[in-house]
Amino acid sequence: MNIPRSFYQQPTLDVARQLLGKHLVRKHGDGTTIGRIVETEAYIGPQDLACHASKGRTRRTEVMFGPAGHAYVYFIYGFYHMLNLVTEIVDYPAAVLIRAVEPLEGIELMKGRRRSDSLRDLASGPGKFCESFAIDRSLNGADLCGEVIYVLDGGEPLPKFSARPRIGVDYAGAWKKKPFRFLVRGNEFVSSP
DNA sequence: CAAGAGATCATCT
DNA sequence: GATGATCTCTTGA
Repeated sequence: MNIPRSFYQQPTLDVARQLLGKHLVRKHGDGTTIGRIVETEAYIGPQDLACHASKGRTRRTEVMFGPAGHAYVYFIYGFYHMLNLVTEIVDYPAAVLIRAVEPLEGIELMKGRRRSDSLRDLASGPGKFCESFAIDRSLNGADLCGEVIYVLDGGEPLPKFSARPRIGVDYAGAWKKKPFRFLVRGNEFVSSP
């Protein structure tokens, strides 16, 4: 049920695609929240200029250089957290950003945290998703093969999806056009079509 | 609706 | 001292 570490050790683009449709579980003292992953982005390694680790190994990117199947969480723009799932082998820095989920369980909890009643506004973007799921830097480095945050494989078929350029990476030169953003086709909970 | 500005802070030079 | 894997609100048509 809980996805094994070997899943995350695969090539990052494969992981990003195969995560679509799977369920992400976050357990917290206030309760459990679960969402169906509908949008991801791949940051595929040191040569990828959109990947934080392309600028070298630093305190912030350290987790991406570690073993697959751990959470890389960082704080951005003074407001928002982003959740990534570390992929590939040790010393190869790559990860998948979770950009949007479809709320499944713990919806009242999400509404309270987001201070919003709109189902579609709860997790349709990486910052919103982290707020709904109470994800912050205390989860940086957390093991995804643990009890606190993990992905379930319920054996669902891979949904039909589209590939698009990644969002917010204008600085990445030739890499900004690469279609490394994946989203479930026709799903209303993605961040943008 | 589309476009723009502003909010605000950890991280790295 | 600059900047960013964002979001929300405001403006104007």
